[in-house]
Amino acid sequence: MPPQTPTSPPRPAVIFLMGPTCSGKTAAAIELVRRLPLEIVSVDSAMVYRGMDIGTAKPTPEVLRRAPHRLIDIRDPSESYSAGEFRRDALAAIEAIHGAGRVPLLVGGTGLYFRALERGLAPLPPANAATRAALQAQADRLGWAALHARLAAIDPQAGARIHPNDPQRIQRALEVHVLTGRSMTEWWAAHGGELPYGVWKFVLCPADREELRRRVEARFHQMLSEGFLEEVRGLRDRSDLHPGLPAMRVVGYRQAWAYLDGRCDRSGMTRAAVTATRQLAKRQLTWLRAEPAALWLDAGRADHADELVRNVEHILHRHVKI
RNA sequence: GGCCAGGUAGCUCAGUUGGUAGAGCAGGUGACUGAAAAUCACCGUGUCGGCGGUUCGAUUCCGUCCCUGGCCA
Repeated sequence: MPPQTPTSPPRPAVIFLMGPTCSGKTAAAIELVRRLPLEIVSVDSAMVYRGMDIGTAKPTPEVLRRAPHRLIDIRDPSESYSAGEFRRDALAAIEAIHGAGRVPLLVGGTGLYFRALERGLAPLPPANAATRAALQAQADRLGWAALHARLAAIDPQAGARIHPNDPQRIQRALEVHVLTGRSMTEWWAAHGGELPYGVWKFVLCPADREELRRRVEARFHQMLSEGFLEEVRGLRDRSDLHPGLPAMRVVGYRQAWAYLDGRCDRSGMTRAAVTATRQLAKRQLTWLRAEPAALWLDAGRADHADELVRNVEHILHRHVKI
């Protein structure tokens, strides 16, 4: 049964397949594109990086040939990516897929990206390295508490909303003000638009939390046996990469880097990486529980892929002739 | 077998001049507007190893037993 009633007349369809790490999203997506006229768009802030393959559980080149994924391997690990760039890229990808007569299947676990795509973003300026460096220098000198106080003076609502211990958001809010002369709260009043598509959402997740934890642990060991440490060693050998980069803060990579630095032993690294992945899954679940009108599928059931195919088939019949 | 040091939250430990205890980590819940696999917030009852004794009151003092290290035989 479809998870929601579309508004009429039917708008072009977009399918969201969401789920925490290790829930089997990729396998399910591959099964969907094998059987239906869909095309995959990745919604994953880590798979955008080239050369970060094993640790992000990226589909293999052979799988990608059969089931192409857009928005994978679009950045070098020295670069950053953002929710705003994702929204722009994803909208372009959706348009191209519709243009080719297929339906976009957005697959991933990055909650902010899904939300930015579906609900839009305020027209804020992108990150500015010089401004961030200046703010960081001030924070080093005065402490983030002082910058939070400044923010509260400029924008009392942001000051109340953003915790004094949250440097990342304090910095961003001040950055927006420095760059534009307007506060974050003012910008939010001009909210970006909703998606002009019929969005159908599925959440794939093991119903049993323990099952998810087991999968996380098993998969990290699998990654190690596939050469994950060699992958990280190669990145670490590059002179232009360092642990502060967004790409190198990705779960698993961060812990492996610390291990290669000699800051922990192998079993400590493994424990830390598995723990960080579980914590990631927990945060992803918080986004997913807040997701309205999504149909949840139990990844622990053997027939979840078939159920997904049946549901998506219904949706396609309503939106396009196949 | 003797001596010494320990046994307190799932783990590592702090503490209580005697009035039944709290940090970090783990775990749980939540937030999330261009770093988001990021960054944060909130959540702490546990026979204080067992059994006796002293005491109005023992996790704390005393005795004894058990367990774990280390050293000596």
